[in-house]
This record gives sequence, structure tokens and C-alpha cells, in this order.
Amino acid sequence: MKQHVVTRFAPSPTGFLHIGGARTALFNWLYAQHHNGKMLLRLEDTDQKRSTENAVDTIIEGLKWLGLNWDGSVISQSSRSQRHRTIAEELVKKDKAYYCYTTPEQLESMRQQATSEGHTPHYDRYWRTPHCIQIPHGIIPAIRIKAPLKGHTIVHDRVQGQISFPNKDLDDFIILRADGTPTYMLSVVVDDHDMGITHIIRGDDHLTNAARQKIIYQAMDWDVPLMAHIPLIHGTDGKKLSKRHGALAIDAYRKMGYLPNALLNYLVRLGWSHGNDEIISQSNMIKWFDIGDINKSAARFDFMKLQAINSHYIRTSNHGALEDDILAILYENMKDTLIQKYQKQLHDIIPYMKERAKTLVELIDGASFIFSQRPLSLDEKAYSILNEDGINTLTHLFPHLEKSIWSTEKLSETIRTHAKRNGLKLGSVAQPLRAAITGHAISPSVFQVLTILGREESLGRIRDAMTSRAKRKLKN
RNA sequence: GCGCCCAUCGUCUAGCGGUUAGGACGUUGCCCUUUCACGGCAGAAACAGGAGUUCAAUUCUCCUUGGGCGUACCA
Repeated sequence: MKQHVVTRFAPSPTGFLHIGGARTALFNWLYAQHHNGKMLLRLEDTDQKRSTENAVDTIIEGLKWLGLNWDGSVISQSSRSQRHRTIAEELVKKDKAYYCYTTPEQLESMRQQATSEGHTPHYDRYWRTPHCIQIPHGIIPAIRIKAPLKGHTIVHDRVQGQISFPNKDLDDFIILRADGTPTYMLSVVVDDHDMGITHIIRGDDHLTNAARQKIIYQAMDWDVPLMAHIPLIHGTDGKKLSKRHGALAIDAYRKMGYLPNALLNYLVRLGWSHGNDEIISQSNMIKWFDIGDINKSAARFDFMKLQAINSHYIRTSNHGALEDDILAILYENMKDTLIQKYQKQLHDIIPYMKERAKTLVELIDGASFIFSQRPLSLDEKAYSILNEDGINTLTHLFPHLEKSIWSTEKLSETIRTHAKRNGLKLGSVAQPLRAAITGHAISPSVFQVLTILGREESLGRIRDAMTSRAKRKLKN
């Protein structure tokens, strides 16, 4: 019978969910979806000192926003420490682990000495051998695993292949701290086993840990899940991803105006590909995703490409959904009453703005003339367009506009006719008009803008431009 | 230092012994055009270096170089 796939996303709530974590979650989710399996969510909070509730919230909200839903309830690793302790003690009973009375201070000085002498710092395995057990008073021991001394531990990785680690370098790492809490290495293994995880998909910064964890699996005589260590995402400079590069909380991407589907599409192409496909629908992602197609090399985060994909998703997303997303951002930044007053105009302009915006924030920016109050302030280019010539043009055009029927079609006709009669190029009429009604040199079609703004507001703005331009302050 | 991993245009990548080395983002030029976008066309741009293996290497092996990850009573 075919084994049911169970993956997991296991972030540690010591920081927010960033782009790398999101992609790991995405791969786990896709793999589970592809095989009609499950993805579980587990919080690796064994380090209580560094874990925060705020981090938990942002991780969960981030996943929800991305639409990466998990099965069952969220599991907190810390709630399972009793079970971890039991396993640690069982390992001692099985002679696969031992109590270690070396104090952290002693360890630290050993490490310092080793590094200063130029060798690899290692615990000396003093307490591993039974003959040296003369238990010191007043020291609570930690539990260390008895790692094999010789040979190699081989990790079978679906992405990286067969990786062989010399056992002598793996060390007798601690599985239970002196305070009775489990370390990450123990709890991951126990939890993955107990939760029935069949596939571990995670960042390749865990590759060495995979070998250590395999030692625990073997000591417990448990089956090792299939592993897939995916390459990390680096910054533009190839260095570790930092905040400068985009290692921002997922929520920051929402605030910058990226669509979740665009982000997902961008992320799935980092380290994974399906031929030459770039824009990949969610259903195709699920259909096509396979661990075998994951790359081995790290990818660099590229905002330009993200923007390009985002603009595609903005252009092709449906009006209603877009409007909801835009309003959400707007309500975080603008007065409710102002938004409500101009919601109709905003609604009308979206189809024209979504063609030209790379992010929702850019879209809002481009539509902001809707909310502007008379008299408009002009940006530098609009100001220079509305020079003497520009104002002249408007003055001649104005009476025709006043007489025109206020529809996109009729306005277009009026303006084009006017330009033609006066031997003007359409551009030399449209630009001053645009500057006057939007305050910018760039906008959607002036005919659309006039219609959306409405007769009264449009004529008012043009009148302002004709009369009070000189007094108008430059924006920025 | 030691261990492990990685290496195709600037970036993401296709390629899985024989290709004019393909696509996308970005970039350059042109077309479309009321501005900006969109769209269309054209262009520049890569197999890190060196040894092998082979009739034939971007592709397989090794070395060098460069980069990354790990080396905690963090995860």
C-alpha cells in the first residue's frame, strides 16, 4: 500500500516568518498537496528564553495570508518535553546515551583552548566511559548521546544525494540539558517520529543536523523519514539573507503591496522549476511539484523579479479581490471617512491602474489624485507642463469641455476635435489637462480620469490650474 | 581550523555526452501610443579555472578557486 505523505513545517518562534521560512513552508505544503497528504505545523520552542508569543502570531498570520494551510492543530514542542525526557532516559537505559557532569564553564574553556591551538573543538567524551564514573556532588548532569566513534553516518537526501559524515566529527551532542529540558536535536526526532512525519523538507542549514538526528533514530531503532534539504535563499550579494535583502516578515510584503499568490509564484521558482514555466497557477504548482526537481544551489533574492511577477498578478486578478486588498492597505494608512467618500471613484479607477502598477502601494499611489483636495499641489513635472503655453491650451479648451457631454467617449471626441482644429497634437492638450486634473505628468487616460472624477470636480481642478498655478507650492 | 554542500547570461533558471547553449527578470534599440504602463519586434549578455575519461564534454571524475552551511546545555 502506498505510504501516506505527512510533511511538517517546523519554525522556531524566535523570530518572524521570513521569506526563507515561507518557501520551506510552501515546499512542504506543495509536496503534501501533490500527494494528497498532510502538512503539520509545529513550533520549535524548546528554547523558551528566546521564543516569543509575538513571533508565534506573526508566523501563523503569515502562513494564513499566504494560504498555506496546515492540518490539525498547531503543536508546541515545549508541551511535549515530558515525552522527550522519557526518551532521553530510555536512551540512557539502553546504553545509547549517558549522563555528563562536565559543566558549561568547563566546556567553554575546553573550546577556547582547542580553537586557540587550532583544532576542532570537541567534547572529550570523559563521561562516556563507565570507568570514570565518580559522580561529583552538586552537579546536575546533562544527557549526551553516544555517537558512534568510527565510520560514517550516511544521510540519504532526496535533494542532496547520499552525504557521508565522518562520525568522529559528529560529537556526543547533548540531548537533554541539565535543567531537564530537551535540546532541539532530541525533540525534532521524537516529535517527527510521534507525529508520523514521512518527509522532512527543510533548509539545508540542517544538513549536518540530519546526520546527528539519524544517530538518534538509530539508537531508538526508529525509521528515518525521507529527507529533503532545500538550498537556502541568499541576499542579492550572495551573502546570508538580511533585512536589507528581503528577510522581512511576510507581513511586510503585504504592506508593500505584494499579492500572496505572486509571492508564492516567485518563491516556488527559487530552487525549483518546471521547464520554462514562469507564471504557474497554484493548481499547476501542486500538479507539477516534485522534490526531484529541486536545485542544489542557493538562490539570490531578487526584488525586480518579484515585482515583475507581482505586476502580472495584479493585472490579472479580478477587480473585487483587488479592491478588498487595496482597501485593507488604505484603512491602515488613511482616514476612514476619506476612503468612504471616494470609494466609488477608487472602484472605478482600479481597472485602469492595475494595468500599470507593480505593487498595490504603487497602484494606490497612482490613484491618489482621487483623494486630493482642491487646489491640487503639483509635482515638479506637472508644474512645468502647466507653463504659459499649457495654461493657454487649457483656457482654449475649457469652454468646449463645459459644453461637452460628460462621458469618456464624448470627452475624447471633444478633446480630439479641439486639438485637430487648432493644429495641436493630442499630447500637447492631454498633458496640461492631465497635470491639471491629477497634479502629475503620469496617469491613466485623461478621458477616463475626467469621467471618474466627474464634471464638477474636473472643471474645478482645471479652473484652479488656470488661475492659481503660480501660487501653488511644489510638492516635494 | 575541521566537516559537509554548491558553481550555466547581472539575477532566477532549462539542459540530464553531440544544441546556432533555450526561457524569464533586468538591460539596450525600435514599433504601438495622449503620459505611464501593457503589448510586439530586435539586440547585448553565461557554461569559474585546470587536469583527466571519451570519437565527443556545459553535462562524468579529480584538483584549484570562489561562495554557503555546520561545528552550542540555539534552533
